[in-house]
Amino acid sequence: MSNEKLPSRAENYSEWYNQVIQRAELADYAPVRGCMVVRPYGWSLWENIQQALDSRFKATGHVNAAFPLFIPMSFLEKEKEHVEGFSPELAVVTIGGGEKLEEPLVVRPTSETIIGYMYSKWIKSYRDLPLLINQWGNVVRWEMRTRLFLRTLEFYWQEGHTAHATAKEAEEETLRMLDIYTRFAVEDAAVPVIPGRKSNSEKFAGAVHSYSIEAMMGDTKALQAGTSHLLGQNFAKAFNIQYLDMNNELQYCWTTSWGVSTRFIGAIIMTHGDDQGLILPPRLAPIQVVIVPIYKNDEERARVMPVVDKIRAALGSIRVKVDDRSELTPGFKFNDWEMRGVPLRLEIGPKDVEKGSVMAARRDVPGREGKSFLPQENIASSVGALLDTIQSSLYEKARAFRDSHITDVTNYEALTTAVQDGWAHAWWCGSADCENRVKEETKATTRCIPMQQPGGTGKCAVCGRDANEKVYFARAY
RNA sequence: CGGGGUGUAGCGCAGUUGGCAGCGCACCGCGUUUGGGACGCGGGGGUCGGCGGUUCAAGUCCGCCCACCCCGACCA
Repeated sequence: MSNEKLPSRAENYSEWYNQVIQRAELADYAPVRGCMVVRPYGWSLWENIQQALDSRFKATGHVNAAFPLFIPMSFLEKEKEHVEGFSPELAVVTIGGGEKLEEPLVVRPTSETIIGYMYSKWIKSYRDLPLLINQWGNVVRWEMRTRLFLRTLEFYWQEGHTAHATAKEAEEETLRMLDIYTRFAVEDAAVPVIPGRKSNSEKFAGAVHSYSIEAMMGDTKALQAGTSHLLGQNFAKAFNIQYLDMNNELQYCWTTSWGVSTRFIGAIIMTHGDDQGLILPPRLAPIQVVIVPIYKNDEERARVMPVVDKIRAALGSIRVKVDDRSELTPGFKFNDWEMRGVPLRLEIGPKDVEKGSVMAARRDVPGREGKSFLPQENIASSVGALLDTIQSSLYEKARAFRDSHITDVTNYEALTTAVQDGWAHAWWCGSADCENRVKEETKATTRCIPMQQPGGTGKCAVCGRDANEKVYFARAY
């Protein structure tokens, strides 16, 4: 751990991001270019994300399973758009056990194909549907430029794959999962997101429609934080996923897939972090409360520590860490835990022992303003309430920031100005030409066509033709 | 893959005309400290990215290679 201050976000946002991750010990660079090591603190955060999502999946009838890492090359080639989309970024194994392989094996970039193959074996009848399986795992995509969490060659995620009897059910599933992602982002991560549909040029290779949740980072760039795809019958036809309906007629299934990855950790970092470091939402924070004991000598220590132990015990199921490292000063510890984003710090010293109090310092409110004395009585409920307050004020702060950086625009000039430091919300005619013009001239792309539409019609902010949907344009990660 | 840059201790760097490989932080030990990033003293740690060449002598000069970072074309 370095003693030096972080670069400020205003000064160099990407350097701030890289350093926060390393100093907070979320992740480190691996010896292979573009790969990362997720360190215990980062993995613990990921485990909490997994648990929050997994419980929502289970509550909607999904079950977990595990499919292989290796996929025969020929599988990828069965769906035309899919292979075209992914072939530039595949890692391929050509040698196994010292022998050249008969058929190269692809390290999965995503598992639609191999799961489709298995589904064709498992699904015979309408009675087998819907089939609702999720997998937690890792995938590999050989990216050109990489960033910790945001884009690495290998990343961890969950991918849900479902098969349905009708288009309507598949559509409902796609939107149900989009809604689950939205609620996870808002309720668990305190990350405000806009759910919407992707434009044709931004959709998943092989999908009929892709949906995403889009979040605004602290530098106003957009981050796709989760996706849900309606695959139609594309993969069902490529892999013969068929069932007999009630009339004994053979039908193709309708399938979906949806995923959230370790990229979401990047979203949390860049949504909540400040110039002191990370700020983690209480619901997901590996450590919700850190207790720093304060004492000058052994005599004071002997009086303070029993109270520290008592408070820790009283906090019950709240995730608490007592920082009893004797070689460091309290001041150092304050900065250290602020860097790591622990939402609430309790200081307990001789004065608190006398007064029956503890000093509480909110991570989201810097300095004296965020400090208050709490009585030792009923500490669990007052700390619990404070954590809830922090959770909701993090969300409100992020939402206010985002909303103040979204501009409704009606013409091209206003659009190009808006995307310099925020998002543009505009009518769009739906043509790829308009998207391309904006991308070439401003680097901004369409992020999503939000589910929430104003209704009515308007004029495309790029070309002026009739438009019946509004879209967000933004520079994106 | 194109353009630019950097490789010397865990991290950040210095290293003159080619002449004993150093500094700060971190780390280890002892002591004093401790309510917002403590201090003193004493220590440990190196294939100078790799290979080859020039030379009495190479971190330093020459050649080739490799890795990483930044900027562009692709992306959860």
